[in-house]
Amino acid sequence: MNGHEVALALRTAYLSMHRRTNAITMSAGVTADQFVVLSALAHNRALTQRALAERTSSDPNTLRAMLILLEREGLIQRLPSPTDGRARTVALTIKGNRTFQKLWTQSESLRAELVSSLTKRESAQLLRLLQQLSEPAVTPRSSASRRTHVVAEAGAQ
Amino acid sequence: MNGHEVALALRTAYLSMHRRTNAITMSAGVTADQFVVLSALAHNRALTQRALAERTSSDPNTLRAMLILLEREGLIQRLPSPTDGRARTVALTIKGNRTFQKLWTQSESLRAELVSSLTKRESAQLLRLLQQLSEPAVTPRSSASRRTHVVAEAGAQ
DNA sequence: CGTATTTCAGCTGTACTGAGATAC
DNA sequence: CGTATCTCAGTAGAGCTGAAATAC
Repeated sequence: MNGHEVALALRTAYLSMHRRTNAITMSAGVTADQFVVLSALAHNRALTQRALAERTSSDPNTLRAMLILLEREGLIQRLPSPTDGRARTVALTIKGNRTFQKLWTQSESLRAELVSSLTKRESAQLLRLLQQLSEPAVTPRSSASRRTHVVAEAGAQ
Repeated sequence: MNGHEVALALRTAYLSMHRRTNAITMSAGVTADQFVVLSALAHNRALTQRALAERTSSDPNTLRAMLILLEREGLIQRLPSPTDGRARTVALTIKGNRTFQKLWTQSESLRAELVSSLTKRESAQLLRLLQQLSEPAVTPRSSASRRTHVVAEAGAQ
């Protein structure tokens, strides 16, 4: 009944946040989307491109284009996976880590402001509702096929 | 404290919804973002480009590019505003209205599914929290300057 | 064998910046 | 006058599709 309103509010909130993030991160020549990649790498010392794509809700091909740009800027590096000959692990460089830390600090007020109008209970609930909303998570060329697995497994039970 | 988690969840939820919407609307050659424009026009028989940009959380220049595409497809038309010589009012064509109605029907299950994991109270609260989150709303070349107005007015009180 | 990961080429729509014309 | 609305040209990154090479 109010699905449309929720959808529009979700859009407005996301775009607003995205623009405000961009305004901060672009001071270091990094887009908001690239910042998401950097933050995922800062919390996981080394991820394959596919794993990184899933954690950032990105398409693998899109992510690859982003990684090429980040690599060109010397913020990340890609090394062959020691365990999987097909895969490449992605990690922050020293410079990438420095840039991320700087932007993380600069964006602290934004994150604080983001939930400033909400109580702790409200922001916790918002988080929960958003996570419920995005199930099943849709990530091209990853979740689609994986979901059929899950469905198959679930059906097999 | 959990601002980052909320930000990521917001991103994931939005991108997931956006992809699922696209999967439906592209059957009519319309992108998810264009569908947002069509739906805004369906609920407001005639809007200026600026008003439309604000209601869709779009940048005026971005919207113009979208309107050119929609006009080329014969889904919308732009007419000079009767009251403002600078402005142009945007409205759906018959074809645009038909396309919107068709896609609106086709996306009904998506909207239902979007809030299906939530109770009515939860979806209502999610809506409220999202709206709180996006204040102040950020829309390039509109809210920014207008906000200084609001601030100035508020400060003048 | 089939599947998974990455690469590559190519494409489109989105989202801007900056400038200018015109009307309020 | 200053401001607002729109147009236009140009740019960049994001988000794909489809196909291929390679490794599991």
